[in-house]
Amino acid sequence: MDERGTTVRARTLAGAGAASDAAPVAPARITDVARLAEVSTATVSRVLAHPERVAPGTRARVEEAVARLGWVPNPAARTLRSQKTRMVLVVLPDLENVFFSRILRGIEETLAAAGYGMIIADLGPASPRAGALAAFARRQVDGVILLNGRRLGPEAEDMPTIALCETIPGAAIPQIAIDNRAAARRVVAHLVGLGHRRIAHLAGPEGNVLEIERAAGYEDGLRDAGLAPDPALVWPGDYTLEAGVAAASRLLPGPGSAPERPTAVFASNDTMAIGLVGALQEAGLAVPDDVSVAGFDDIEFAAMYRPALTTVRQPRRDLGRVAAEAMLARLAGREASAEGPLATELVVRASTGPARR
Amino acid sequence: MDERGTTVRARTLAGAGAASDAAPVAPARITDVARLAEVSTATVSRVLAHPERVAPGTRARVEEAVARLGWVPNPAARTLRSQKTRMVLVVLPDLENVFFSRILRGIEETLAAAGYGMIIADLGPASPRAGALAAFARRQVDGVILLNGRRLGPEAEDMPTIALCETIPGAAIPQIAIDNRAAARRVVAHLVGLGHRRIAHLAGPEGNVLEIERAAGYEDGLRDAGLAPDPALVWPGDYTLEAGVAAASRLLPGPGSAPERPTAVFASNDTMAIGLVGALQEAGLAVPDDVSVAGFDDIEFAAMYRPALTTVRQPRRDLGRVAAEAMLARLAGREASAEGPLATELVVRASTGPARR
DNA sequence: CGAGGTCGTGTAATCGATTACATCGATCTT
DNA sequence: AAGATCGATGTAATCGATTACACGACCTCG
Repeated sequence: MDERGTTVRARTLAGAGAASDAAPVAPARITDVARLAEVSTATVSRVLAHPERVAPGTRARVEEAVARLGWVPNPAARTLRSQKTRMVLVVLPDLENVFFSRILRGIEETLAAAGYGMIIADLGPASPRAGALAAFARRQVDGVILLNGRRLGPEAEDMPTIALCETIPGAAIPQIAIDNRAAARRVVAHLVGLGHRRIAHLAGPEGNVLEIERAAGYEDGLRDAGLAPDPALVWPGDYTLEAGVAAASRLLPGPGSAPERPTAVFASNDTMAIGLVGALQEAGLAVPDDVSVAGFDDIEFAAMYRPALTTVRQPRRDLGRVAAEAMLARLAGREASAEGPLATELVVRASTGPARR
Repeated sequence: MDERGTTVRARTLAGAGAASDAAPVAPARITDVARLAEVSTATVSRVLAHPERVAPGTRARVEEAVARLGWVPNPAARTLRSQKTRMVLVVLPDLENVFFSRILRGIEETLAAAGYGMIIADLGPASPRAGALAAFARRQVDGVILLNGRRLGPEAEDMPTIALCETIPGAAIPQIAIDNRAAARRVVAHLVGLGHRRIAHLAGPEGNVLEIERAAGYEDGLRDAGLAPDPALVWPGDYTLEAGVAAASRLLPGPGSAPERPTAVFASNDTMAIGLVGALQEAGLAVPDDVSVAGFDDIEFAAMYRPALTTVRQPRRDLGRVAAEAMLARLAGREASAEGPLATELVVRASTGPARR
C-alpha cells in the first residue's frame, strides 16, 4: 500500500480559525467531501461541472462540504482524466523587452478570471529550444499564444494557437494586432503637419512583419502629402539601441551622411529612437530643434526620456485581453469573434517639433 | 470505456520522417514503450528513475523503444502518483519592473537544466490574490522563490521556499541577496573621491529591507570620510520616477530647497535617479557639472540615458542562478550550501563628476 | 547440498479526479 | 394500470505513471 496507504490523514475540520497550528495537513480529496456531504464522488464532481443536474438540496450540502474542507480539485488528477490542463502557454521572443510586460498582465488577468493559468516561455526568435517547448506544450497546456511571430513546431501544430502582435502571414489561426500601417501613416502625417518635407525612416529588421507594415504606412504618409518616397531615406535597423546610435551618423555632416539631410526621422520602435536621439545630442544636434524624432510602442522609457519621445501607444493591456478572450473562446469550442485590429494612439511629446526654416 | 476506450490509437511508428502527415497523433504511453521493448511498465519506469537497477541489455532495449516512440512521461500522471510537480513558482512584486527579467532568466536556465519548469506569478506587494496563489502553489509546484519580500501565506508555509533579493528578516529559509550595505558604501566612497562633501540620499520606501541596508551603507560611507550624516540630506522616496522628479525641487533655489545644497545625490534605485536627473536638466541644472547623481541596480536604461548613469550593477543572472541552485538542493533533500552575499560592481558613467569648486 | 543472498523483472495497488452506464423511484402517457 | 420517460444518484472503469512486494534464477558459503 505504498507510502501513505490507508492511514488516517492529518486533517483539521476547522471551518475558520485553526489555521495556526501548522503540521503539514494533507489537502482534502473528493472522497472527503463526498463522505461529509453523504453523497458519492460522482455527485461532488457533478456539482462543479454540471450544477443543474444535481438536486438543489444535494447541491447545497455538497457546496457546504466543499467550503468546510476548503477542497480544491487536484489539478494533476483532473488533467490526467480529462486531458485538459487549464493552462495556456505564452511564448515571447524576449522577456527582457519591456514592451511585453503589460501585455502579459492583460492576458493573465483575463485567463485567471476564467480559471486558467498562464505559463510564460521566453524563446528567442529562432531558438533550438522550440522543439522541446512544443513537446512540453503538448502535455502541459491547452493552448498557445505566440508573441514571437513563429509557429512552435509540428508537435504543437494541432493545438489551439493564437498569434498576437507579430502576426504570422498565412497561418490559419486567429491573429490579434494593431493596425501598424495606419499608425505609421499617422506619425508621418504628424511630422508633415509640423512642416517637415524630408522625413527618414529608421527601419526594423528586414522581413519582420511589423516592419513591413510600418514601412508601408510610412510610404502612405508620404504619398498623402504628395511627397515621393526616397530609398536613400530608408535606413536599415534592427530594433536595437545600437541601430539607433549608428543611424545618427547619417544626420551629421561628413562621409556617409545623407545628401540632403532630413529634418525628421520616424523610427520603427522607441528603443532605436532613443539610441538615435542620444547619439545626436552627443554630437551636438538638438532634438527637436535640429531634427525631430518619433518612435513606436510607447515603452515606459519613452515618457521618461529627455526629450520625452513622440510615439505610438499600443493598447497593450487590451491586446493581451483580446488575445486571451480569443483563446478562451477557442478552448470553449466557440469560434473567436473576429474583431478588427485594435486602435492605437499617437502620443505627441517633446521629441518632435516644427521643421526648421 | 469512456471516450477513447480500447480502440487502437492513431500512431506513426516512424522514427524520423513522417512528421508531415498530421492527424492528431496521441502521444506515446508507457505501455506502448513496454510493449515495444517487451518488458513490463515497471521496468520502463525504472530505466528512468534507477537505471542501475536494470540489466544493461534490457536498459538498452527500453532506451531504444523510448527514442523510437519519442516517449515523454505524462506529467500529470507522474505528478498524481509521485506528488512531485517538477515546477517552481517565482513570485514577483512587479513584472513590469525591468530589473527582474534577467534574474528570471538565470532562474529559468538553471531549473530547466535540472528538468524543472518555472511558473511566474506577478503579485503586488500586498495583493489579495496571495491567498489564492498559496493554494495554487500547494498543488502545482514543489517550491517557491520569493522576490517580493513577503511570505506567501499559511497554505504554503511548509513548502520549500527561498527568498531572493528582498530578504525576509527572521524567516528560517535560505536567503539570496547582494550586500546592499557594502555597495551603497562604495557609491558614497566614489562620490567622496570626486571631492563631494555634501551628499544627499534619495531613499526608498520606509521599512523596505533594501532601503534599510542601502541607507546604512550610505551612512557608513559618510562616516568613512569623516562626514556627519545630516537628516536634512535624507529625502523620502519610493523607487518611482515621480519620487525622483519631486526630489529635484530640493536642489533648486527657492522654498523647500535644502539650506546648504548638496553637490551629489545617491539615489536608492536607477528609476528615481533618472527622474531626478531629468527634472534637474529641465530646470536648467547640468548633470554632473552642477550636481552628480548616482543610482542603484544598473537597469538597461541606465546606460542608455543621457548622461549615462553611474550606478551599482547587480549580478542579476547569477542571483537567479544561485537561488535556483539553492532551490534544487532543497528539493533534492540536500542542505543548501550557504554562500555569502553576491558581489556587486560599481559602474562609473557620466552622471557623476568632480565636485564643483 | 541446502539455507540464505543478490539480482532482475513482473504484478498489481495506488495517486484523485471524471464520466459512461446502471439503477431506482416518481411522474407521465394512452 | 402497464409501460415509457425522466431526473437524481451511485458504481466502477479510466486517465498514465510509480513503486511496494513477490517471485524465480542464480550464486555463495558452511
